Amino acid sequence: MEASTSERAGELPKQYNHGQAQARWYPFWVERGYFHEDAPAQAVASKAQGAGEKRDARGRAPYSIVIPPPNVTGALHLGHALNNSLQDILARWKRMQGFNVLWMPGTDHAGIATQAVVERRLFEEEKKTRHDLGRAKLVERIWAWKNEYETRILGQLQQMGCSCDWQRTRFTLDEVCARAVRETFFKMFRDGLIYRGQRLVNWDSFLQTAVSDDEVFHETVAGHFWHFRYRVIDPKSGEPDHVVIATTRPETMLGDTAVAVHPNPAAALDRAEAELKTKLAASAEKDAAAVQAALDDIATRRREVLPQLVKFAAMARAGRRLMLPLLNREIPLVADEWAKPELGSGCVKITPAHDVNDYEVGRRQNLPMINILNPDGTLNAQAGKYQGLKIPAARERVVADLESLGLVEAIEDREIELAHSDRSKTPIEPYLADQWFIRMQDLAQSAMDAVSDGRVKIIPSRYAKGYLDWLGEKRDWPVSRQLWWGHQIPVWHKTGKASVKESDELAKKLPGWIAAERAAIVGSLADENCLVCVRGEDDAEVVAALEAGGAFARDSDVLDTWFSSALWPHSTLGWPEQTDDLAYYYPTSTLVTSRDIITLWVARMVLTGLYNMGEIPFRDVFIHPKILDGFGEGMSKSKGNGVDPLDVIEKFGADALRFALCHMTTETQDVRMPVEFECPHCHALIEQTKKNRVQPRVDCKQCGQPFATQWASKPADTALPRGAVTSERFEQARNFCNKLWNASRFVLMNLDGYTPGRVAEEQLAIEDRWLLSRLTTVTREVTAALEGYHFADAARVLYDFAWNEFCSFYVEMVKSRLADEAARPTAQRVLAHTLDVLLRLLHPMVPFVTEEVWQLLGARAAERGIDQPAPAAESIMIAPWPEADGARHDSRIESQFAIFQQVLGGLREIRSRQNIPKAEMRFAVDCQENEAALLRPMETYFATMANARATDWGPKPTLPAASTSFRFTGGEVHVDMTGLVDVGAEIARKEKELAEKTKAIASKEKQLANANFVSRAPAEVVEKERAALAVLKEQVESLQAELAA
RNA sequence: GGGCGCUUAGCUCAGUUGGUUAGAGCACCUCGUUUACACCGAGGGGGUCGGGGGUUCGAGUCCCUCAGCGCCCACCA
Repeated sequence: MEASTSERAGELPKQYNHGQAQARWYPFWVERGYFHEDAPAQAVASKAQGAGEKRDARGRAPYSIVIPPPNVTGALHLGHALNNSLQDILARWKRMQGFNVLWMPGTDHAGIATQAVVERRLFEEEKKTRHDLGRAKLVERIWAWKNEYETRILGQLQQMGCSCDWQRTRFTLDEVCARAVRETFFKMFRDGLIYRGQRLVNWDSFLQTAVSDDEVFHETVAGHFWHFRYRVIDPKSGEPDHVVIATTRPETMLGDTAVAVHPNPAAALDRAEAELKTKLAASAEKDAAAVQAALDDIATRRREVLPQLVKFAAMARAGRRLMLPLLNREIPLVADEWAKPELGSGCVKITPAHDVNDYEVGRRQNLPMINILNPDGTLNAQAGKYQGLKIPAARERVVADLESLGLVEAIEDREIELAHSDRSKTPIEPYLADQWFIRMQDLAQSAMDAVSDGRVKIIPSRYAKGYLDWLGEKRDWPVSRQLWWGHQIPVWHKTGKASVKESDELAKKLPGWIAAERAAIVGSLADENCLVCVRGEDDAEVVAALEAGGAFARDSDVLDTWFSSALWPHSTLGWPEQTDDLAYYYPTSTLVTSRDIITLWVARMVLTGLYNMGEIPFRDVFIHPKILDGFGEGMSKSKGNGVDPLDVIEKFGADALRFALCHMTTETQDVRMPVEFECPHCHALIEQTKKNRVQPRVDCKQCGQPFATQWASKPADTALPRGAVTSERFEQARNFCNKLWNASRFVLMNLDGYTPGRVAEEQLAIEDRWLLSRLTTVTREVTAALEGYHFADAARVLYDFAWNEFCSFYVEMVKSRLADEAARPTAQRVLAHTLDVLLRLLHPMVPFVTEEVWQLLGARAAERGIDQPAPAAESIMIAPWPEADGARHDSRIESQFAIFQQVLGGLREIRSRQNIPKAEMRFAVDCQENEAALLRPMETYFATMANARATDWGPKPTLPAASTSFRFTGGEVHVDMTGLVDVGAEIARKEKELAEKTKAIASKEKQLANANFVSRAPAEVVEKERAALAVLKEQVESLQAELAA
């Protein structure tokens, strides 16, 4: 005999098994191809197109998202989990809404970061540098690394339930992206937007590459401020015989090519003083002292330093020269406004090749630029006898030598903000080098316009300011990196090695290729600095001709990683080919990302999108919060506070991970998440501290046994079981998923004999109408919240509805009706319908549990509509998004129901307060006939939900002999306390209540006595207050009466 | 130095265009295993909304100011 529905449902586990559901449904979705959509052929699309909107053959509009490609540097952390959960929520929601959805997945090669990781490991494990290995071998190793981490990253996304179109997975270094990079570079080169120039760059001497400003962080270190004397050559009488300069980097003096003094030090001092005075007037008390001190300093300088400076300025004009010590090189004293009379000695050494500001001075004053560094951070031949030393050693020697020459005037201790490379964590040296740049003037402007005029909308809008400010500087973008991992720059340099014959050959062919746009040239072949850019990666003919006889050689640099990720929205869709995908899915709909890459990535996508496509890359940019640990610090593996999403999924389930993250995604706040170790032995949670989070092993506070952390490296530690890092903050979501599961179990257990069909209006009980009214409101609110990217609101509305309204009230009430043959069919239909809508609303956030239940509902999925049958779908993923049925909204029913809730709550409170756990309570309700009519049908529910029985209701009811009472909107409930009451407790409680209400009355009376309030506040507000006061007064009266009795 | 954000219950956070007894989850206390769920149910205690000033009939909400925290950008020989 076949088991009934309820019997089968009863066999379902009492706890939702997330592991099983995940293993079951993810492959199901993938096999059914739900994650994949095709763009319509352009011919079809244009035919289906109406009113300028893109439609596919089924009339669906596109909705597309490109994933912010995670770096293949390492595994994903919680920040990625948040980022991708939100994208998946949008993708699933839009899919259900009937869009043709594309979520484009992929990963980023992350040039510097990945090469740095692999190089570091190479050195740690084999004590080899990249030069020991060679370019090809190193790149091979990085590919192996990439393959390992890409697999891991994509696996993590899949575990999270992400509905990416995996068939399209891209990598920023794959052939599709490479073609787009190549084409973009060629176009920019041809259009004169790319140039090569000597610039001062941030040099990472560990990685031996330039890094951009964005890859530099500043750190305060203890340093010194050295004051040196440079001798004046042939001073005239009355002129000082030396100048004093100060520096925090003594070794750079070897590259000095001038000393500068302000051309008009008195005026500069006046200006500085005036500025400080303005500031003093405006500054708060606590800052005033510092400003005053600066002013005093200026006064002192005016007396003690200014006369000297005036002389130096005159000497500079007279062309006086100085002797640079140690190297004994003559350098000029120049007048330049960069020298600030209010700082240091008032004179400043100029090292154009190793300081950003000095570089500018050098250009203004036409000074030689002497580079004293080798790429590896040692000093070169320009440093004379210091050649070959590393910077710290050179610094010591320079100081010692100057000291022995008696040229050190003073040494101060000083804190220095030292620039470090974000990648290698080593100090940055400003360094003069040949680099490639992109001219930003016009490109930046186009990207600014797109946001200013609203074509691209940044949400929340406050982030637009940073974007506009950054682009507004229009600083040229340095795009070359001296790395081996990345897109190699497709430019060939003239070497000067060519034979006449080969040069002639090339000279004959090249103009044709240039005309055919197979190549572009800067300068002419005859020029020494001729550069040729080759368009096609596989244009072997052009390359062979260029390289014949070694006439030209390819630039060895690679492009900044952001160059390829800047193309991501169109490169992944096939550009420069005019694909169907590109025509249909571009511009993409929404970009979901984190605020720290608004400039680096978002801005550059906008400008390359406009440049290549003539069209913005996305309409909305949603900036989500950052995930911080309990100390307010960002999570990272290097800090040891990182949480692996897989650990959370293992313990709480993917749905809980997603729901919790969604629930925490508010507009203004970052997500602060205290994290704990979980003991693998006894599962106790051990709070993570700044101390224990960096230890290789931790002892459990509860069971005392040790476990390993991510830092375990010694065999003794790695042999221990690993303690996962998670957070209690996922418990609420896990519990919610379980609640949903059990509510579903309940429904399934009670669908025996279920018959689909419409429910006639008159069959609906008050609670049915209440629930359906609430459901329609919830549907509307959730949809609106998602439209506005208010993820937390959407989650909260569903949580409250599912738990408090559906479970705590409706399910409890429906139990008795399910036992009643007559009432059962309607109850079943409302139950099934509500569960169905609730599941669909929740699916984008918690896809696994909703699919699991959906499938269990099975065939009954066909017709569980209350008003009309819900369409059957083989998966909830492709079921339609619920639409709010406005006709079901009934505010009158909702307020009526609130009265029932008040009475029930009052009864329960008395039971609890009076400590009467078992006995039946009896009560009478004193109210108007209206309220009585409402409450009478609820009689059963007072019995089942509060074990209370009404003895009478209506106007002037028979009251119990000994009673306690409470008021509700529209009446008063008298509870029979015969033999039950704990008099002392009751009196104490009533007295407290009386005090509170009396206070409230006083405040309201005062307010209503205020003529201004009555005349100026809106009438309905005043009315509301009057009504509230009346209720309070009645309540106080009855309290007083009771207490008197 | 410039910009942005934050400060609400022990902890982590909500709080719509200002509307008057400020909410949730966790933690805590009391009671409870009635057949959806102890990852549960019922109830409770707990907050002068960082300090001060102002606007307003009315301020957690708007303005000014002070203090503290965080982030981003730019920098000092």
